[in-house]
Amino acid sequence: MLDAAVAVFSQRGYHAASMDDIAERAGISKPMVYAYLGAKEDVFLACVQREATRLMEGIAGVIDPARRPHDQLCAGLRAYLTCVGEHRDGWSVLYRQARVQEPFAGELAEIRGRMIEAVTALLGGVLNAEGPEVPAAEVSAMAHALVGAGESLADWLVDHPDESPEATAARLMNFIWMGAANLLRGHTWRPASQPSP
Amino acid sequence: MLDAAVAVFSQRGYHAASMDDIAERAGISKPMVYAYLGAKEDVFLACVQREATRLMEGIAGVIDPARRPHDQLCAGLRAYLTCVGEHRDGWSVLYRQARVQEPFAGELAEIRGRMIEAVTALLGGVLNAEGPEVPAAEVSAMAHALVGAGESLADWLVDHPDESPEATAARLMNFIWMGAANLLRGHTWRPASQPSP
Amino acid sequence: MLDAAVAVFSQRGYHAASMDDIAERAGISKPMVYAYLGAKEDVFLACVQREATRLMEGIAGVIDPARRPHDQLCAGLRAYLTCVGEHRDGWSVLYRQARVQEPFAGELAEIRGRMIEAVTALLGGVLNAEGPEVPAAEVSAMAHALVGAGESLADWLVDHPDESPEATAARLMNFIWMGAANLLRGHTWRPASQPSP
Amino acid sequence: MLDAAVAVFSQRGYHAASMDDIAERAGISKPMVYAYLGAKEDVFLACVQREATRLMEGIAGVIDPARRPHDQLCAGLRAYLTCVGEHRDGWSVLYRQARVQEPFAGELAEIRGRMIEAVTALLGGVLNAEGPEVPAAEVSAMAHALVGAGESLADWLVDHPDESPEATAARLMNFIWMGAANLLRGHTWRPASQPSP
DNA sequence: TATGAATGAGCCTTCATTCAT
DNA sequence: AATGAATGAAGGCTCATTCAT
Repeated sequence: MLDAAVAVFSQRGYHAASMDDIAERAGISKPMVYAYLGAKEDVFLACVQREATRLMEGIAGVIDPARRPHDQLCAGLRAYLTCVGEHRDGWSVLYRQARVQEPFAGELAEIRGRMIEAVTALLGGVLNAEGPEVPAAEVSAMAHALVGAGESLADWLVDHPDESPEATAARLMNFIWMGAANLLRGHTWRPASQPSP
Repeated sequence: MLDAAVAVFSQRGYHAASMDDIAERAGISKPMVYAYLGAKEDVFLACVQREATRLMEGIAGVIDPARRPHDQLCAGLRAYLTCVGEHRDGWSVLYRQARVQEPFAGELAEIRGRMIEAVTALLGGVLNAEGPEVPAAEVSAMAHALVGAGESLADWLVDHPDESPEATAARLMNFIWMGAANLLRGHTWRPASQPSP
Repeated sequence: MLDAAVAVFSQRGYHAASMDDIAERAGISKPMVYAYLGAKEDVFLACVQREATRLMEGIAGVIDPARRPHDQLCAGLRAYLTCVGEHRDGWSVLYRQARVQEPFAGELAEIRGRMIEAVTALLGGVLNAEGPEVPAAEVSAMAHALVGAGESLADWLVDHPDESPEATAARLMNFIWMGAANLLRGHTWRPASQPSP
Repeated sequence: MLDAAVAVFSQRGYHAASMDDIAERAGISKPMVYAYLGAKEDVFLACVQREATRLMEGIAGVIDPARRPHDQLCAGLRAYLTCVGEHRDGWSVLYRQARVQEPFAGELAEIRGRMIEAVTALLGGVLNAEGPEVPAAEVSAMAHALVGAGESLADWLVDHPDESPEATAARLMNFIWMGAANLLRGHTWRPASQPSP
């Protein structure tokens, strides 16, 4: 039933989606939707939470705290892009609509905040593993930039079905990590666990 | 009057915003809104176009084609962050709304597309100035990542009023350009025209 | 100015016609319409009355009380069809709209009533000039039929511009008249299957 | 429910009738009207079509193609007047409304056109049964006149409840018919002041 | 005097939500 | 438990009507 709701919200948008549409898509009657999920806001919230959970768990499942932070980051990014690619509708509902649809923006901001926090922690772990301490604000800004870049590439991936999430993740890591300057010099960052594309 | 519309659309969202709200906020009556701006779609479109124009011109004004591509990129990013910071309702919110709200998504996708194209061109100029040719798809993906990072940092800036757009722009350039790896080694990218923060 | 109003009412219909349309068509501004003619109802009423007067005077102008009733009737019918043909818009406003548009139906019913009364009088004059007295109710019904036939032919004329009002009037007189003449002689049409009343 | 709509449209006129009025009159809520009949135009069209069908079937039911044309004509006229008299709101008013109210005028013109065609055919059958051929245009004009006379008498009947539709129909047939009979014999009414065409 | 500018009021239409079955 | 049927409430849009200039 949530699948139907996610699909309808994704195709029509929150307001344009009617409870009739959702019920019809789910193959049940409208009062059942109300009985099981409640009012429209509740339905949307349930969608958001399920998709958020799916995404979070998809990422958490590939994170091995025992590995080096930058490996964790790379694996997480790959999982993120993969998950978004596999659940395009969910991504649409989660990020493209909930973020701008009151009263869900707050909920979404919190979810995104947790994601950024996680990235911040990993990034801090990487940067401070050696060398001089990098200010926390600096690390936080970098995490925001990294998450934004990931979101944008997720969109880009959706329009380029021939690109693999893995390759794209690697490309972003390359870009961010070694720096364009190094790219120019022909250097390439190569993760231990997989070949660069 | 457009200011009122922008404010209401930003706070309530496109659908939740009623023409009454806009008229009341503007201090005029509803028929006047219809007389001056037309139907609701037209009002929203006018808002988006005004903000887009403002942003585009703000950026174009600081781009000097005679300078090196990476200087242009840096200046453009600074202008972008500054402009978005000064008109939070105007751009950041409206922009996200329009991207997911039919029938504006197409218009917005085109605007964003032009932005990404410009970034792609500059990025290509930088990367291919010296060293081996970088594949176009690679450059394009990088441009997408860069634009996404910029958008995300624009949001971040809004929550950190004590940060200057200039410093944030420089930080992003640093991060992207030299690469975190270089940062670790204490290297810092230093633009010719201004100190890094 | 009334011409403009009649034209607009005729083309758009009473409700679909806006005061703006009328003012624009008249080449003046809306407040002037209100100053000279008053509210919308007043404007329409003024149109109706002018057209009614025009039609009535057009008919009255050719009626010579000194002539035989049936000559008067014939001349009146010719004038009626001619006038309607020359002022198609006025006819549209008068008969096709005012009759069904509250609160003008009463006014129109009265005007039409006067017309029918006149026809009834003439018809009575003709029928009772010689032969047995024809009951008043009978005469009144004939007058109604005659007026209805005239209205219908007026519409028909509008769609057949190559027909002359005179020929049409003569045709109707022919059609109607010979029936009445037989009535006078005591002839009665008797259907085979049922008795006449 | 259609009854309520017909009543309201007849009393207030198409534009002045509000969907609220119709719903209230029908004893249901407005959304039900939309659910069952659709938008306002659809409601009106449904009303017109039901009444038109009722009238047409009422007439068709008494027409026996095996009988002589003039018997068919007489029976049809009787049925017409009876039917209209029994459903005053249903036909007379709605009919006149629809004739002048876009976008229904076309539909109505077609219905009326079919009626006139039928009358034309019957009339032609009568007139050409014996004697010289009467020109088609002449017959068509006569049919228009006859239909108009019928419509007018239908109105008259409504205001004279003590008159029976049968008697009125017979009276009109009498009036019209004897004229036609004379036409067949080559008799022509000739006004003193002008030649007949 | 003549008008541009402004508005109050109303109508069509839709949809989230709930009973009665 | 499940649903067809019903509605209250609200929003977009228009237009007759009136001031202030």
